[in-house]
Formats: sequence, structure tokens, C-alpha cells
Amino acid sequence: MSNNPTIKQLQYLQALAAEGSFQKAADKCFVSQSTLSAGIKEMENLLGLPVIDRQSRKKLNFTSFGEEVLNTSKVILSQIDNLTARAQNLSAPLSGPFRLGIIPTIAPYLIPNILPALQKEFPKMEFHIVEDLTTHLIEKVEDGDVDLAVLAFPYETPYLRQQVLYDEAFYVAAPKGLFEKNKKLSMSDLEDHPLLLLEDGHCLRDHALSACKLVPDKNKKTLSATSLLTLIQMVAQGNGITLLPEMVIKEGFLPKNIDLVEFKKPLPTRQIGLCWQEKSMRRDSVQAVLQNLKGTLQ
Amino acid sequence: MSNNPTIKQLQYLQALAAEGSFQKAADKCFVSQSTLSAGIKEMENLLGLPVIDRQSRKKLNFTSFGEEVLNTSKVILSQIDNLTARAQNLSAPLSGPFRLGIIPTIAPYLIPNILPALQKEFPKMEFHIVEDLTTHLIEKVEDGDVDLAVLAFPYETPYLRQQVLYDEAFYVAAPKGLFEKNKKLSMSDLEDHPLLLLEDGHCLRDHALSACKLVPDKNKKTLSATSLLTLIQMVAQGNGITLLPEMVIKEGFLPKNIDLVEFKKPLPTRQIGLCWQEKSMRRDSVQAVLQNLKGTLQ
DNA sequence: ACATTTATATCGAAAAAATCGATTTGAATT
DNA sequence: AATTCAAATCGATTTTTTCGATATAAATGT
Repeated sequence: MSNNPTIKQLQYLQALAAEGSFQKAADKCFVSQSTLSAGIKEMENLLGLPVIDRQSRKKLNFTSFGEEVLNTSKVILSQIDNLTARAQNLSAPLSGPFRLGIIPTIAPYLIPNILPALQKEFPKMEFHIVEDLTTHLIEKVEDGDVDLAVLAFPYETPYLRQQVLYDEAFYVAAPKGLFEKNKKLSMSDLEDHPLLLLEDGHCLRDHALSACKLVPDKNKKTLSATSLLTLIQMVAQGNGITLLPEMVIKEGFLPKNIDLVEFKKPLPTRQIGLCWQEKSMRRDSVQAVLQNLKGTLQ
Repeated sequence: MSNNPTIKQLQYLQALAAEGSFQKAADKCFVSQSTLSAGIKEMENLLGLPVIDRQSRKKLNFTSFGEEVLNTSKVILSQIDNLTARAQNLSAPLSGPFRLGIIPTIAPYLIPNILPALQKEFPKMEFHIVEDLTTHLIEKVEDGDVDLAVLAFPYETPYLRQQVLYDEAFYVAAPKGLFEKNKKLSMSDLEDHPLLLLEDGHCLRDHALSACKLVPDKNKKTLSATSLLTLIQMVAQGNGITLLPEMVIKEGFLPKNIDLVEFKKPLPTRQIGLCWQEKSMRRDSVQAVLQNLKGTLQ
């Protein structure tokens, strides 16, 4: 029975990759530098190949094999964590850490609503909010780095379960007086005005465009903002118009010098929903939180 | 940083599941019974839940949590093995164990052709042949228990790469004199004769039926055999007719009192091909063997 | 070119752990 | 109640891990 690398050694390697130095990695692992150094060395002996490129000491470099070990060990360590997470989830249900992902265009408007409700219903759970783009959140849910994510649909998540909670209408936000306030708009009314949107990668951009059946027109100047707040400020300062989802309006985040104009029916909408791993080790907590969110949001 | 179960403990658990007794598991792991017992105990303390049900000592029972740990640990251990396998594959390319899967309806006809060629080209590799049904082989390839499998297509393998090597025609095998020897058959000519096939689960059965556009008719007596050899014997003894792929004929496995009759064009066929894991830790060996098989078989 | 700084590897002693054989415990069987 | 059998526990011993100190080697400064 030939010897395998130990879990500890794989953790050392992860720390090394994260910190970029033996000393810092050792600190992170609460061991001395010599211990970590010896651990890496022994792993290299065991595997028969170096994982660290020791040509130059200027910067810590992994060998290409080292990168592979790093990737595989990430999976291994996450599975090991799963074991303990599952045990905790079983022996102390509805307690411990819970990582809730939310996309940035939803987060500031939803968190104040849902977080207090969650903390009240599950006092023994510690909620960590992870704010990131849809694609990154999906990866994190798939990797088990996030337990449950609030996203805007439609969005393909082939390996995950998803559930739509509600539809949310889009409104046009325009500088005061640009449109007649009570006249409902049709899509074609937008054509002559510069349309401001979030930068690429934000699903709000895609959903707004597709809900309103617009095609990003390269000839038309469509500035891109990095946050909803910036976007709203740009509209307020007369730089153009934009499309905002209902929740932004409800929460009263809008400055005075912006008009909100409704579309003619059928209202263009996006869907707000959840996605999660079916077989997560925290599946009991996930289901409980899911039910709570359904109650709060629907 | 809370403590995790060790790899050794997970191995103990696997051995325990496989052997069904602490003593036997200990022997398998080359440790004393007390060591293994203490290892399991410590893991239970670490996780905070028992993995073994100690109610009755009649038979060793895992708790339902224990079963979960067992499943997760199988993945973990296989990933750990991957690390060493990958290291070996890199430092000594084209050497070490190689597990080649083949379905039973292909194996006896193909192995004598391909195995000598493989052993000659890759003298440092040890080839292990794994004969099993398509579904099982696919699982084994997905789990990394088999490196490369020879299958009959079409077959869905969503997580695996596959490549068809060649088409293989089906012929009708019938008792001598049943059909006019040189007249080519159409599908409808088969209708009045009892059709013998392999039992359910063998892909040859499904491929033969679908290639010849036949529907298994419940009113019609279609006996099922467990091996091709049995099937052929049954035909030889006048129990009915069957559909045989080309390779059976080429290899001269047929008794004298069987007639082989060709179909009219287009010939009904199945496809012989390979499937493997894209990112296998033995990917270099897999690619090399794959090329060799393409040369030998195409 | 030489000294200095910075980062990793190595070494020997001390601490921690894993392992073993012997023994006890506890359930099932006689 | 005695016996059998498998697993748990115990104490002694061996093995491994860890640390602090120090050596080494590359990069940087003078």
C-alpha cells in the first residue's frame, strides 16, 4: 500500500497558493514555517514530482503539475468539509454558517427585508451574504461555496435546482419631464433616447434588454455603469434613460428629479428566484431557508 | 481550525464496509483490530455522530449518516488516488496499470486482436480487462475505475467523451436451410420465426432490435440467453433465429449447422467505439491507447 | 564585488500521536 | 448461568510531527 499525500499536506498547498509565501502560509495554518516547508517537501517525495518551481525565489511559482494537484486538492478538501458540514447539519439542525448568495442588482434592496426575517427564524444560524455576478454565484453554488443564491431568471443552471419566486416588472426611469408622466410607454418610445445600462456581466442588463425586446445598438451611444446607484445618478443628471426593476422603486431609492414611467401592458418583467444544490451537505438548512424566503418574498 | 477525519480513517471505513467486521477490516488495512477500532471511534468523535450502529453485534450495521460518509469518502479516496496516478503518469509516461473496459458481446472477439498489439506497443503498461454491461462500464469510467471502454453505440454518455471507430453490420443466423442461402433478406422475412436475443441489459439486444427496426413483441415467444455462445447454440439446435454482428462471423465462432444470411441494403448496423473521461488523471496513457486501438480496429 | 536582506531548507531535540498486545466489556448463544 | 465471540479499552512503546535554531541560497543594496 503506497503512501498518499495527507489532507494536511493538501491544506498546506492551498494556503501556499493563497498566500504566495511559505511563511505566510505557515501562519495561516498555525504551524511553523519549517513544518509547512517539510510538509510540502514530503508531498513532493511521495508523488515523485515537484509541485513548487524553485528556480527563482523572487515569486512563488507552482509547477504545472502543482497546479493540477492544487485543483484536485480543492475538490478533495471541499468534500472533506462536506463530511463535517453534514454531520453538524444533522446533529444540530438549522445552526452553523449559512452562505446566501445574491446578485448585486438585487442585494441592497432585498437584504434589509430578508436578513432580519432569517435571523429571527433561525437564531442559531450565522448568515454570510455573498454578493457577486450571476455566473460567479452559480459556480460558487456548484462548488459548495454558497448554499443558496437569489438570482434573476431566466438563467441556465444545468447542475442546480432552481425555483422562481415572483415576476418583477421593469419601469423606465427618465429625467423629469422627458415623458408625459401618465401616458404609458411602448418599446418604440425609447428609441430616440440614450439608454444607460449596467456594464456587461450584470444579468440586469441582459434581462432588461430582452424583456423590453431591445437589441443593443452599436451605433447608439449606450453608456455603461458599474452599479445601479451610479446608473440612477446618471439618469438624474440627464444623461439618458434606463430600465429599473420594481424593487428599486418600492424601496424609495429614487432621487426627486427622476420620473418613473410605466410600460403599456403586457409589462416587461424579469423573474426573481433561487438556485441551490439538490444534494448539498447542508440540505436541511437550505430547505428551511428556502421556505422562509418563499414566505418573505412571495 | 476544527479537525477533520483523516484519509486513513476513511480507508478504515471503506474496509469496514467491504469486510463487515472490525477484525477483517483491520487485517485488510495491515493494522491491529484495536487500531482500526480506535480510528473509527475517533472519527465519530470528530464528526460528532456515530457511523456504526452498535445496537446489535450480530451483524455490522452502518448508520444512515455512516452510509453518507461512506459515499463521500469513496469520492475523496478516488480523488486522492488520482493525484498519485497523475504523478506516476507524468513521471513515467505510458507505464503502470491501465484498465480497459469491454462489453461482453465484443470482448471474446476483440480481445485476442487488440491485447497483443497493446502489450507490444506499450510494454511497460499492465492491461487489466474489465468485462461488463454498457451501463456498468459507463459508471466505472465516470468513477475513474476504468480508463477507457470499448462500447457499442449509439449510447448516451453525457459526462464522457466518445468516438465511433467503425460500423458493424448485423446478419441473420438461422438453422441450416431455413432461408434460401443467397437470397438477401428484408426485415419482414424475420416475422414468422422465433427470434432469440440476449437477456435485457445487453446493448446487443437493443441495438439489434433497433437496427432491424423490430419491436419486441410480447405475444411472440422470444427466448433470452445470457451469453452469445448460448444464443448461437440455441440457434444451432433449431430453437429460432438471431441477429449477429459481423465480428462474430469473421472470427469463425460459428458451428457448421448454422446459415448466415445477409440483409438487403442498407445493411442494419451498430457502431463500435470508445468512451473515456476527458480529464482523467491517466489522460496521457488513455490518449496513447486510444490511438493504438484506432489503428488496430479501424 | 561584497555585504545585507529575504525566503526556504535542514537539523536535532522535545512533544504528540499512532500503534500494538493484552485485557475487559457486553451482547448473543448454548 | 456459562460460554463464545466481536469490539472497546488500557498502558507501554514506537513512530511521527512539530518546533526553534541555524544553514543555505537567491535577490538586493552599497
